[in-house]
Amino acid sequence: MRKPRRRAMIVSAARPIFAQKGFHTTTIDDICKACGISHGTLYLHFKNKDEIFHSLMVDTLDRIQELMRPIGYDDPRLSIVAGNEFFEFIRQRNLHIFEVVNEDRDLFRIILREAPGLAPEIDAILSRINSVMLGQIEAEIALGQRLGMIRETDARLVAQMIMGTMLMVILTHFTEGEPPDLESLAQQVTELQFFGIQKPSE
Amino acid sequence: MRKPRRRAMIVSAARPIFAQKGFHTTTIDDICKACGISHGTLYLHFKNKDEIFHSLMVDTLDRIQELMRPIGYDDPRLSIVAGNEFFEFIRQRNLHIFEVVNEDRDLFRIILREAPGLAPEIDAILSRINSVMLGQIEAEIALGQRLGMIRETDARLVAQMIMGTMLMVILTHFTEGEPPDLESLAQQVTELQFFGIQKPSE
Amino acid sequence: MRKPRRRAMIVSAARPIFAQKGFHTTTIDDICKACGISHGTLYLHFKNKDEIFHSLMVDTLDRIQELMRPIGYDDPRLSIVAGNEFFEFIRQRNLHIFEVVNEDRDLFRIILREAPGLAPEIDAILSRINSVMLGQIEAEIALGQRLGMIRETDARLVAQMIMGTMLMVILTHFTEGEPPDLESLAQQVTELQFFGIQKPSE
Amino acid sequence: MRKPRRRAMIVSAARPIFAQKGFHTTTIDDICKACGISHGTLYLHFKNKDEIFHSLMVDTLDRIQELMRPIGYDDPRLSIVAGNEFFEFIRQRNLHIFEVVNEDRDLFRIILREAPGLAPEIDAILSRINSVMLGQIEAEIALGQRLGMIRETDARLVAQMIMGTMLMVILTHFTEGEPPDLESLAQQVTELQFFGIQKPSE
DNA sequence: GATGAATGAGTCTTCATTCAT
DNA sequence: GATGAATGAAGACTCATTCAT
Repeated sequence: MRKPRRRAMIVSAARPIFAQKGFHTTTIDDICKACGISHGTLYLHFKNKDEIFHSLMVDTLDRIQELMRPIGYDDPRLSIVAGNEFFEFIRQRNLHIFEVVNEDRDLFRIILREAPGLAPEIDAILSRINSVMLGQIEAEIALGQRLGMIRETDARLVAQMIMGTMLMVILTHFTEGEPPDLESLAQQVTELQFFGIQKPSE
Repeated sequence: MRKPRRRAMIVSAARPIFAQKGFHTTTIDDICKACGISHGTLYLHFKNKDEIFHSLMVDTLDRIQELMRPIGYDDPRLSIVAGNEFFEFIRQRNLHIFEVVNEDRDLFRIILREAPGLAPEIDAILSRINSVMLGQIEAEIALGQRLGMIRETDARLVAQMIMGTMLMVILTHFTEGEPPDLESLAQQVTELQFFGIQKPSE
Repeated sequence: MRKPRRRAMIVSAARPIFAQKGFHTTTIDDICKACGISHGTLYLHFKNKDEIFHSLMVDTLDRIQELMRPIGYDDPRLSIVAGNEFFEFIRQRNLHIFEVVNEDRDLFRIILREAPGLAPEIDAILSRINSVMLGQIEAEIALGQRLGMIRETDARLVAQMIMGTMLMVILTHFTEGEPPDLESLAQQVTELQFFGIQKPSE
Repeated sequence: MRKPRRRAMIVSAARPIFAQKGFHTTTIDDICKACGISHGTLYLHFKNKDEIFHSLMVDTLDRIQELMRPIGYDDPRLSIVAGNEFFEFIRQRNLHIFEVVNEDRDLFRIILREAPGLAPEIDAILSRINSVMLGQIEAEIALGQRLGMIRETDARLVAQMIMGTMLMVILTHFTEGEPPDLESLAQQVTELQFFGIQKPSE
């Protein structure tokens, strides 16, 4: 089999195992068995165990970057925003995140559960993932502020809080048990992000 | 040295090591060296490595339970709430959480970073921590709803989101880098929890 | 080296060590050094120390089953028996046992010296060895009784006594010191089994 | 507590533990707990673990020597023997052995199951036990030969066989399960020792 | 006499990694 | 490219023995 395909195949096989058992508990043998290859073959494609995990993390970063792709000025979504429908824009974004996470459950389980402190390179990726997500949320917050839709507070802090909100909901709803109706979940989450917990004055 | 003191001493020594290196990477020898005791002595007080970690988790649960102690009917805080100052009540609570977490950084790093999947007993504690925190937040939300201060949505979901908010802020501000001014942090976080990101209509 | 050969090689190397030092005193390292392999290699072939010993015991059971193989109706030995020469038959059997034990001294030393109580699986094999040996002796006694050669007493008890006789002779003659002339030993033992210690009335 | 009494008490407590678990599996802690004393106290009375076991073996040797006490010329039993009742004499001896063994089951379990190869001193005791038993049986055989009651064969070999017979019966009847009627057991065993398995010619 | 906390050498076992075939 | 047997360093855990109190 061609080198790149083998590599990709091994990473795919490793993903759910790392997700379920964690980095340290997963053995090279686990991965080899899942791939149906021998130890020797695995080391033909990866320098060591860390590199497999690193490769997984790079893939993850790619997916998240895709997921969080910033809005260009020619993006049709922007007109929606300009059209005073910032709420709808955020709702769509949230729904999209929920959908993607729902498809890649194990991938996110890895990030959420076990990642920091393994190796400097992996830590670097994790902090890039973090900053990619936070950065994009922050940019959107800033956009909202420019559009006069979002209150004028520390955009970074707001971004952190929103991301925390998302992660927690993801963690409890997606990684354990069955996911609920994504549409209504996105609706509720967005409402709370937008209007807070306070009862609207009638 | 007396048995209970030794036990406590070992757990204290183990805490920052587990926090920094994680469960699997921490060796018994690391802990022994930190305590200045031999392997044999450690095993005089703990059945195995898991039990040390478990002990740490139990301590953590205790602290969190203390931190999240529900409000009794004779609690002075209740009068504040009744006095229509629910915002202030939540702000105080948030500030309190920030203060406690600030003191026990490494402890919370452990929970947030590495814990699930180690052993059934540890998982049990983690889920108890989770439910203690979520449960209390949920109860306070429900109280706010009865008092007419909080909007009528799924209290569980709101609790998850608030907890996510808190965790994310804690994770980024306390476990890495220097903590900011707690007072103003609590203020900002509470405002966003309360009023959302939306710009208030003037 | 191929897997099955390695396994066999390890068991062969372990046999005399277990026989001489006993199960608990024998270390994995002893066996590895005797084989000229590393610890890792040993554990490639055996789950743990118990399994090596267990394997040894299974071999032993096989040999003993072979040694004690029952007489089929077409067995030439049977005609000897029918030809009223039961004494000769037993003598041959005893001689055969002595010869086999003489070849596998260390193997029998293990069974006689140390085995019960190590692990349930090993106990199971030991009791199978016991019942295989006792059962076959008992069957031969019963045959002798049907042929009118053997007195009518509890066949089980007689079998136990005969086996005890054999074991004691084996234990003292073969496992320690040099074996004597097997032919004459078999003759004397059989005489005593047959006629007892009583002086024959002339 | 006085030194000698403490020592005796510890040995008594250790006996059934060694009998059941074997030498290596029995820990100092097991013995301490059974005695209700601390480790330090135990080492006040014994140099090490071997010495406890050694002490046990010495006790055992004493009991066996008592059991096997030779018949002096003024012994009333001798007249019975002289009075042509050698069979009855052996039967009584066998019965006596069965009775004693029945009382000290665990002690004999130790000798039979695990003892050789522990330490030179313990091996020495074991071989003394062996020779005491064998020697006395041999002496009685020789006596029987002088009295014209016993066939003229190698007395040592006969003694070994008789001892093997006894050990096997003891091993299967006493150390496992419930003992049968001692009287009838002694009768059967003696008959077989005396007359062999051969059917008496009518 | 008695205690029991402390020791540390010694064992079993695991697993990432290599290399001759 | 592929194999899988072999490695060996490293880690968890045990337990006979000592000694300050």
